[in-house]
This record gives sequence, structure tokens and C-alpha cells, in this order.
Amino acid sequence: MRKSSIPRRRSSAETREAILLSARKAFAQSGYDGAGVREIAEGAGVTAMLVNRYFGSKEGLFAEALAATMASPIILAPQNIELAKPAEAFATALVSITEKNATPLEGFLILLRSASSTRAAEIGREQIEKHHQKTMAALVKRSGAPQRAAIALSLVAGFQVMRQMVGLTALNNSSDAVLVRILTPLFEELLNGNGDEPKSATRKQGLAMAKSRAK
Amino acid sequence: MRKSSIPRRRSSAETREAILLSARKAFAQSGYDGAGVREIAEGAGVTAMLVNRYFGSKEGLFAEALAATMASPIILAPQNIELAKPAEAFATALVSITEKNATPLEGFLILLRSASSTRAAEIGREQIEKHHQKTMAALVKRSGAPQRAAIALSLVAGFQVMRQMVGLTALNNSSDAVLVRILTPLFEELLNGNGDEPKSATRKQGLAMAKSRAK
DNA sequence: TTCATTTGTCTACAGTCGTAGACATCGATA
DNA sequence: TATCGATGTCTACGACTGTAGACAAATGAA
Repeated sequence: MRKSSIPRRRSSAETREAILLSARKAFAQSGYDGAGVREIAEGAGVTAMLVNRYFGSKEGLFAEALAATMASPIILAPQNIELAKPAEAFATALVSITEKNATPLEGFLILLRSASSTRAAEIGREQIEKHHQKTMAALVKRSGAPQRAAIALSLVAGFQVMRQMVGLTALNNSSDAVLVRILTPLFEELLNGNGDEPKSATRKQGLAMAKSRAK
Repeated sequence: MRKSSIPRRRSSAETREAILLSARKAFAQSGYDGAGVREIAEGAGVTAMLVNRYFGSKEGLFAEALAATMASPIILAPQNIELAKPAEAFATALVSITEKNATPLEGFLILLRSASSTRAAEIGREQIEKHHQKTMAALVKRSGAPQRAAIALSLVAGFQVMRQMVGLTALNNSSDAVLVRILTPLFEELLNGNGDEPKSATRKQGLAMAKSRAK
């Protein structure tokens, strides 16, 4: 029986978790090919071989790390899309999440940076489409167009890429408020849709002229 | 004197061009780390060492290949942004360019797939910001906000990533017309801007809150 | 204490990478 | 024909990679 408060040097679960955490960081930063097993292991305070002992192979580790990342609530802040002003909440969440020293949206980062590896890309697509269905369900239901949700996802991914991966100076040197102000009407347009017009009370001030053109 | 129509086995310029072309393909498909010099050389019908002879190193080859790709007119179809309906032209160009069997927007692909390598990311940022200035100059000038241009660029990049790299089914299975219809008002919003309001007095009350949140 | 199980490390191997240096071959000119 | 520069290949090296197998140490139960 385990009554001691100091188990062994480490419990199996703790080590697993430490490796997964290190793997998430490393994959997000360097991609599937770029992140080395030795480097991941060092980040978790273990040896490279132990990683393979726990996850079978690097591929297995990648699948688990990506799944864990996607499942975490940080991505897309899905709890916000039910608010009264979903577009603004969406924009604010996206901007704050991609702030300079903020934790990256690991899911997208891992996915994008690993897309060059064929096997990793397959795993990634499965994960993102599964997650995509979950988090964007409300959005799809409202607009009735999965393409709309997909394009919203594209904007989120692109913004994150340009701000966190590429590091465009125009995005890094400007205040959050400016970015939110630009992004909000975009999300509004995406959330409300323009093909079907179920709700008229939704205020879209800057959108009137945009809508007139879109037939 | 060179009167013969058959020069040598190959002229220096031809070989250079062949290597660059092969490198663009390889980098777009596999990223900086993923593409090997031997593989690139084989695609050009030469040996790996000749690549280094022409470009000094893999890093030098990457810089030139990325510059050549960015300079090619395919990316962002910049000639269209001067049309009467720039937003719609922009959306149409983006959708048609990212069609299933279309030539990928190599510039972005190379950039994104190579972002894991630190050195490659630096080169890429330089290139994209240089190109960004050129192609988006009109857009920036009109809206007066470089952030707006950067976010437009984000949307373009994200859309391309999701359609060509990730291969989201919602984007691949839908008709071009639907995608254009969704994208057009977004570009319109980005092109027209709302920070400086030249034409309409519609103000934004949602902005205050956004600004208050983003400290 | 004794012993088996868990937790972890060390060494090594086969492969790939970028690339340095020596060597080969062709084309035009003298 | 003889020669020289341009064009290109061959071999090899050191540094990496993922991971297989043998070994070590700590833990809990007997």
C-alpha cells in the first residue's frame, strides 16, 4: 500500500504528464520533424529512451500530445461563443490569446508546423476536424453553412500564424484594441451570415455597405 | 565565340534555374528541414554538391528560392487589387488559386512549412514583409492601417492553409461560388476600413468595450 | 531481509543530413 | 593539337536522428 507521501522518485502518471507537456511545447515550437526525442526528454527531465517506453514511438507520442492539446480548452476559447456579443468575444479572445508572451494556441501550431510530415499531417487533420466539429457546432448551426465555420477557422489560424509564427511587425507592434476593432466585424459577418437572415436585431454597423455588395 | 545552338550540356543559368525550380517545389512540399539537398538536386538532374556550388549552402538556396517564389505574380494576384471591385476580385482570386488541383501558393507554403527552423523563419519574415509592403501598399494606403493589411494577409494565409495544407473537407467539397460569397464581404470590410470613416458616420459602440478589455 | 516489479539510464547501431575536398569531363580558344 | 576555365561528380566525414537491448537503482510486498 502506498502511504508514503513521497512515492518513488516519480510516479508513472506524473512522468507521463511531464513528457506530454514537454512534447506539446516542443512540437508547437519546432514541429514534428524539428522536435527531437532527446530534446523532449530533456524537457521532462528524463532520457530519450524512456519516452519510447511510455509512448511506443515518436509517432505515438505525437498523436497523444496533439490530442491532449486539442482537448484543452484554451484553443478558440469555445466557451465564449455563446455570449451575447459572440463576435467581439471571439475577436478579443483571439487577440489576447495570441499576445506576444501568451501561451501559443498549441493545437494550430503543432498542426501547421508538422504539416510537412505526411504521417503527422494525417493525424493532424483527423484531430482538427474532430475538434472543429465540437467547437464550431454552434456557429455552424446558426449560419447553416459549414463553409462559414471553416473560413472563420481559417481566419483564426491565419491570424495566429502571422502573429505568432511569422511574427509580422504590424501585428506585434499594435495595441490589442486596434486588432480587436478590426477583427470584430469580420467575425460578426461570419457569425451572422448573409445568405440567410434569421435575426434582424443583430446590429452590424460597419457591415451595411459590405453586405450590399455581397450578393 | 558561341555560334553553336547547342551550348554545353547545360548553361550555367539553365542549371541554376532548374535547381531553383526544384527547390521551390521541394520546400513548398516539405519545408526547409524536410527537403533534402540531395532530393532537390535529383529533381534538377544534378548532384547535391553542385547545389552548394551554385548557392553556397542550403540556407542560401532557401533564401533565393523563397525570394523567387514571392516575386512571382501568382501570389495574391496583386494586379487585381486595383480593379473596380477589389474585394470581390480578391476573393475570387484567392478561391481560384487555392482550388484543389491548382498550383499552391508556394510562397506561403514555403514560409509556413519552414517556420519551425529558426533561421528559415527569419529569412521568411524578411521576405514576406518585403513582399507584404509591395502587394498590400494600395491597401495600406487606403485604410491607413498596416494592421488591416496584415489581417487581410492573415485571412489569405489561413484560408490557404486550411484548404491546401490541412485540406478541410468543408472547404474542399463546396463550390467556389459559395466561398467567394462568404469571403467577399470580409475583404470588403478589410479594404474599406472603419477606423477612419471617410464616408459613413456609423460609429462603433462595441469598440469601447473591446478597448476597455484590452488594457 | 529478500525478492520481484517498477522506473529509469547507458551504450550502440543503422540511417540521414549538410557539405568539404579531390577528381573528372566538356567547350571554347590559342 | 594543346590548354585552361567552366561544369559537374565521387567519396568521405562529423553531427545528427529514432530506437533497440542490456543494465542499474529504487520501491513495495513477502
